[in-house]
Amino acid sequence: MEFPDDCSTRLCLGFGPTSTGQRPHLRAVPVPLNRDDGDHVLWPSLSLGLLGTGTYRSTASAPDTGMAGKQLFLAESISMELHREVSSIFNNSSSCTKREPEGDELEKTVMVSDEEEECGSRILRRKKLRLSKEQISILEGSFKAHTTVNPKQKEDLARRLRLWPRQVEVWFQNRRARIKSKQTEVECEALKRRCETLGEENRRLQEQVQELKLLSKARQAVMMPPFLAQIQPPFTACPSCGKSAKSGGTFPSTTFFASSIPKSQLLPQPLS
DNA sequence: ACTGTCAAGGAGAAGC
DNA sequence: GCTTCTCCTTGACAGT
Repeated sequence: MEFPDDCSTRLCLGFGPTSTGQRPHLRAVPVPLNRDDGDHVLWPSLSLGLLGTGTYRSTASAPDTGMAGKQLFLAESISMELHREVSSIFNNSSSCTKREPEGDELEKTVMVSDEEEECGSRILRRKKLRLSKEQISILEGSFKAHTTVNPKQKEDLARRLRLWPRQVEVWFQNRRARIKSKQTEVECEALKRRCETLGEENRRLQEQVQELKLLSKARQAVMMPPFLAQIQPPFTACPSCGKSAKSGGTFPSTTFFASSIPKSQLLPQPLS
């Protein structure tokens, strides 16, 4: 069984019965082919070799050795664990993305095509991990209790969900980000509604101002004698205060006259 | 083809 | 210096 070259090392981690059938090294522990048969054994061995040299036969294409399914499964499990450990070492210094294969994906993940696994030659294809409903529900449950995870909880969850601790961490980070994003969305909607309300209020007040202006003008017209309204300003500045008249404006200005009108008459009256 | 979703990468900040 | 966080971005994939 060979594992993919995840990190462009061009090296391959292999696990399985040796192709020669010989004891690979002195510390190797034999796996009996049959529970009661101590004479016929396989010599499982872990080795590092060049990619594609086929140090070990894939279990998928291996001839029927008679090895019990249970034993084969055990061997595969151990090998996957080893692969996981070794990969984690490489992944810490690599941008290659790996995921923990789950259940029936084990073989599929191990047997990925050369193109997909060859990150060394820049044919990188990040595998999209889709968490299962069960995994999500467990994560959600944990998130409800605490929106952050401490290292211990992370490890526990990772083990329980058969994920990498890093994946659990990332899920929590993204989950918090989604909550924040949703909150921002809600706040944005609230601000929009407030803006609309204020706009409406502003429009209503503008109308009120226009009405008051018209009312004020009408009152001034009543109080100002018609002959005065026709007088052209003989000067551009007030002789007493020295203030100049605004361009286009008339003098005596309305404020000039207004100053001589009792304040009570100038104040706007409530609209009927 | 386009768009939305979401796991993951990376930079930078904070806390220890 | 390490870990963990936030923020922003990227890329795979599914739905339309």
